[in-house]
Amino acid sequence: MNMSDDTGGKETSATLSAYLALREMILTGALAAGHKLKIEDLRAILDTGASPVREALSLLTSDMLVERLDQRGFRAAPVSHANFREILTLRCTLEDLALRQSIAAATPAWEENVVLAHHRMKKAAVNDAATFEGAHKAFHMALLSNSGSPVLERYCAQLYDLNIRYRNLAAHDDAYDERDVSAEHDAILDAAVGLDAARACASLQRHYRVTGEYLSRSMDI
Amino acid sequence: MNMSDDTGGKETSATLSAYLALREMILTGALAAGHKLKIEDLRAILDTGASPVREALSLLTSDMLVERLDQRGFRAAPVSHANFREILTLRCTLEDLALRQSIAAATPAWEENVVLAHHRMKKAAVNDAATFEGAHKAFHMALLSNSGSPVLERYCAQLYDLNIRYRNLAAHDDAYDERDVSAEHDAILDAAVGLDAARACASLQRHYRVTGEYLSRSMDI
DNA sequence: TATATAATGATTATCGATTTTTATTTACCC
DNA sequence: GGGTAAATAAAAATCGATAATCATTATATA
Repeated sequence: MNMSDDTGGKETSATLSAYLALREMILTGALAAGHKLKIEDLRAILDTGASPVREALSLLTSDMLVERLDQRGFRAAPVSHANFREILTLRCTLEDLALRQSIAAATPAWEENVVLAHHRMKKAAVNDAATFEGAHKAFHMALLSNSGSPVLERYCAQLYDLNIRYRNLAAHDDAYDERDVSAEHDAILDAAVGLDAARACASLQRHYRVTGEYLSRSMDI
Repeated sequence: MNMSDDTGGKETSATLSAYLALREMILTGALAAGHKLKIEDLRAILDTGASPVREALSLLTSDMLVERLDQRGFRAAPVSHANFREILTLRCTLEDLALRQSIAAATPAWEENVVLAHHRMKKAAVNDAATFEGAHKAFHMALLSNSGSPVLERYCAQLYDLNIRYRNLAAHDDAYDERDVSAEHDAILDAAVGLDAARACASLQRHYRVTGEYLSRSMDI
């Protein structure tokens, strides 16, 4: 984790720090897919003990970002086109389900949260590129947050992160994203707060599939 | 783990032993839901070190069987009727999807595996009650094993285990299970190897919902 | 020269002890 | 007596060192 400026930073356990740092490094590709994760190396990089590193790696197993080889340590989960397609397909199915449930159980509080998350995301897009990624995830999760199924939401969040990993693997081409992605988000928001499940889900899926097509082509694996 | 007789038992890491043992204890209820899991206690019970215990608990987090409270240790994941219903619903949806995909991509090898798993389950039901549980899971997983989506299968396996936990929470009443459960399995098998996705999925869902209804009533929480 | 076997080095897994944090009790003041 | 704060006890988290395991290289043998 870049706790470079930890002025005002919350005190937290070494394990959690290591977890967040390693997670970030795998998602961004700083730790390459399939790469062996040697305890000693990570311990040196993160400047912590072996125990927190091991425990962090164990936790990352939950997220399918790290694989554990029984007596042979850990490695960053491999990537493949097949895996990418699988993630995309599953995501479409599960988020569709979660969004339908969220809309079916809609409450004013949920609608307001969605609107808020959308607003923050748009703001971050122009002001603060560094936080856009987080705001984008927050928006998508807000859409699903009323599904009444924590496990389903957990799966969606997991798949979201796995997808992010592939996005970071694709050659970056901001022009493409920025343009119609914003319109797609607007369409999803509009349909969602209008409680039009069919249109919201259609928009969401199109959003994912279009992005997926793009990523699949420009991915360098 | 009860490696009481480890004659011929495979040598394995202390972490894996602890993982399997704790998992079993949580699924069977030997470690009650919501119960605090003190490292020292578990270390004594399993007769191993604190490190393997901690790591095993971290791994069990993946399975949603253990919760991690940041600086406050671990506890067995709580149970509730709401959670049970959620598991049941999700399971129906995800296994339906996986089974359809498995059937759509059916191969002779897959069909044979399903038949085999079914046979072994029936055999275990009369001969060897101790291994029935494992054989039952193997049968259900065999049905889904051709879905082409490892992540989906992983989720199904996870949900299966969570459901088992609730089954163990229900007052045991063999008479009920044994009777028509076997017929239900036969129906699923028949439809699956006949590549009749609609019928197979309908049978599977009915199987789950009927059992779910029963469990929901006889569960003592 | 190819294959099996033994020695070496690297790395993981585990232990035992220490430090840090949280929970509980006790004492104190208003 | 009720509530707050210090002191104590319990537990978790972490460290440093050791033991067990795996990978690699060198050596012997057919």
